[in-house]
Amino acid sequence: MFFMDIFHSSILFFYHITEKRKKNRKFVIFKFIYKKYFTMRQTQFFIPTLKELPNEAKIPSHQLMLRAGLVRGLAAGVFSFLPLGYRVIKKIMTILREEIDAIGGQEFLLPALNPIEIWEQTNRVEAMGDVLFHIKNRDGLVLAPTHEEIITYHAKQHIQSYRDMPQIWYQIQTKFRNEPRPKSGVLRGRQFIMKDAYSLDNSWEGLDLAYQKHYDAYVKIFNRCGIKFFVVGASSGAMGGKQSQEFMVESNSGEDVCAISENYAANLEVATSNVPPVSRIDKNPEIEEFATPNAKTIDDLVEQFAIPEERCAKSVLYMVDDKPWLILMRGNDELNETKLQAVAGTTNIRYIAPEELKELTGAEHGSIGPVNIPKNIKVVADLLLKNANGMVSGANKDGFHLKNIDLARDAKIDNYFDLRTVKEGELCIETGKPLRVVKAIELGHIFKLGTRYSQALEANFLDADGKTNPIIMGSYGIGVERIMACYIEQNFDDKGIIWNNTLAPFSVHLLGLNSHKSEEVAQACEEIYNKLNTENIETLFDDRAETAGVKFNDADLLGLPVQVIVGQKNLKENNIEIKVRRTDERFIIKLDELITWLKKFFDNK
RNA sequence: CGGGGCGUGGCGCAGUCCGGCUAGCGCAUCUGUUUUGGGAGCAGAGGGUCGUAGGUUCGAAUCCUAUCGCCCCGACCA
Repeated sequence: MFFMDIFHSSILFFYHITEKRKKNRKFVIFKFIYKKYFTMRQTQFFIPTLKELPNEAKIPSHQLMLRAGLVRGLAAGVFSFLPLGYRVIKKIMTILREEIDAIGGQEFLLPALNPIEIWEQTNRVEAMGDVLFHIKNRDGLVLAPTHEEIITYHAKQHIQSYRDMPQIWYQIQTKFRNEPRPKSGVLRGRQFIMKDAYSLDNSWEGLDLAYQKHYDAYVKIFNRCGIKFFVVGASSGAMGGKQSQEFMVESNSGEDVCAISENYAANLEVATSNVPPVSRIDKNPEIEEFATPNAKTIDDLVEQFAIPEERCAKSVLYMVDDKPWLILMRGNDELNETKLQAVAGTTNIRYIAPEELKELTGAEHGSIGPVNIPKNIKVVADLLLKNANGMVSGANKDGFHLKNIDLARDAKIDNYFDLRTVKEGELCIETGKPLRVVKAIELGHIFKLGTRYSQALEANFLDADGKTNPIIMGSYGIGVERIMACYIEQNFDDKGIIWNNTLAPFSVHLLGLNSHKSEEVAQACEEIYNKLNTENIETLFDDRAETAGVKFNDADLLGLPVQVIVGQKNLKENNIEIKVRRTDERFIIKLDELITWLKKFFDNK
C-alpha cells in the first residue's frame, strides 16, 4: 500500500534503451511521465480542526475558516492560509485567470514595494493618508495598496500609439492597506489578495467595451463560484472616474448598505426612490414668526404644534471646502453625505461646530432656516422641496420658527439636488415596489477611471491624427479572500461548511471507519483511494486512527461535497455508503459502481 | 482616533470585586487497557514566569501605574 503511494507521488519515469544505446552507451533517452497528485491522506495533511468556537471570531465565515483549518490569524487583519484553505484560494484564482484571460487579459507580476514618487505624482500619498504603509527604515518606498500607478507607469513607458491599444493588464496579488479597523476575519484585512485588472484604451467607446467585458466576466466568475450576488451603481469616491458598479453579496456582516428591489439595486450612497415632492398648497399667506421655546427637533415641532412632518424643512450646516453651506431637507429626511460630496465636487466636508453655527447665523442648532440667512452662506435644498410653500423652518433666532414659508418667494435657494438618504419601504423608481435596505459585502468593483492617472503620470499616445492624448483607463478589482468568505457565509449549516465542487479543496472525502483496526476496511479504502487518483478525482482520505464519530464530524465541518463512507457492515455485502454533504442524502451502492456514480454526480452539478 | 470587552498550559474557560496552602476545570496531547457507524470508558502522565514592565505589600493572577495585543460598536474605508 505504501508502495502505491510512492508510485503515485513521485514522478514516474520509464527509460527506453534505444537501439543506439545498445551500440553506444553515451546516448540515453529518458522519458518522464508526470502524474498529477489528486489524492491526499489525512494523516499526512495538515488540517488542524477546532471543536470549539475560537474567541476572536464573531461571524460565521471567520469561525468556520478557523474551525475547518483553512486559515489562522497572525495579527489583526493578517492571516496565514493553511494548506486546505490555500487549495480553495488557488481554485478561485484559477477561475479568475480563466475568465480574465478569456476577455484578453494578460497577467503581470507587479512589485509590492513601490517608489513613493509615483504615488506623489497622482496625489495619492495624501489621499490615502494612513492607509498607505510606509517603509520605516528605507525612505522612499511604500507598500502598494493597489496598482493603478504602476500599470500607468509601464503604459507610459511603452504605449506610444493608438495602435498599441486596447490592452487589458491584470494581476492577482497581495495588496497592503493599513486599515484603521480590520475586522470580520479575512473580509477586511491589512494584507489581502486582489485580482486587479486595468484596461488601456484609445477612445471612450473602447473604454465602454472594456468595461462591459469585465462586467460580463464578473457575472461569469461569481456564477461559477456559486455566489448569489447583485450589482449596484456606486459612488466612485476618491478613485475618481465616470462610472462605477459594485458586485455585492447581501450579508449582515457587510459594511456597505444597499437599496434593492427586483430590477433595481444601488449603494445607499447613490440610491434614489420614488417619493412625491412636497406639494404646493393653495393658501399662501405671508410669513409669520412664532415662538417655539421648547422645540429643538422636527419631532418636537410635529408634536407641539401639530405641523405635518413634511411641512417642516430641516436645516443643517456643513463646511464644504471651508465654506458654509446650509442644506435644507424635508422633515426627517436624512442628508446623504456622499451625495453632498458629489454635488460639492469635494470629499472635504464636515458637519459644522456649534460655535461656528452661532457665529455665522446668530442662532443655535434647531432654530436655523433658509429665510434671511446671511449671504455668505450657500443654500442648497433637496429636490423634494422644489418650490414648496407652507413650510415651517427656523427663524435664525433662538426659540423662534417661521411658518407659511414659500421657498420660491421667501428664500434664495442656490440649487436643488437629490440629497436625501433612501429609506426602507420607499418605492422603487423602476418597479414601483417597496425597496429593501440591506447590508452587503463588496466583492468586486468596476470603474471607468478615464484619464485621471494617465494625465497625472503623462501616459500619452498619438492618435490617428498625430495628436497627443492621455490613455483612457478602467480599473476592475475583485477580493479573492472575500469570494471565499462570502461563499461560506452563504453555504454553511450548524455542522460546518458546505462546499460546491468548484471551490471545494477536494471533491471527495473518503472515510475509512476503523480503517486502523479492520484490515478489510483498510484494504477496500486503499483500492478506492488509488482508483480515485487514477480517475483524477480529488480526494481526501481520512485514514486517521479516530473513531467513526470524530471522522463524521470533521467531514461535515470540512464540508467536501461527497463523503464516501467505507464501513465493515456494508462491506460484507460489497457495499459502500455515499453521503451528499449539502442535502444529507445517503446512497448505498456497490463498490464497483463508485466511479460511475461520482462521475454522474459531478457532471450533473 | 473615541467608547466598550478581553488577555490565565495548544483551544475554551473559572479564579480577580474582598491579596494568603502546591493556580483549577473541560477539551486536546502522551502511555496502558477496554471499546468501535455520529466528537468513547477506565487508569496514569506531561504541559502554565497568570500579555509585558514597574510599583505597593511579609506575601500579587488578584491592588496601583504604564505599556502591548486581540475582539466588538462608532469615526474612517481606493
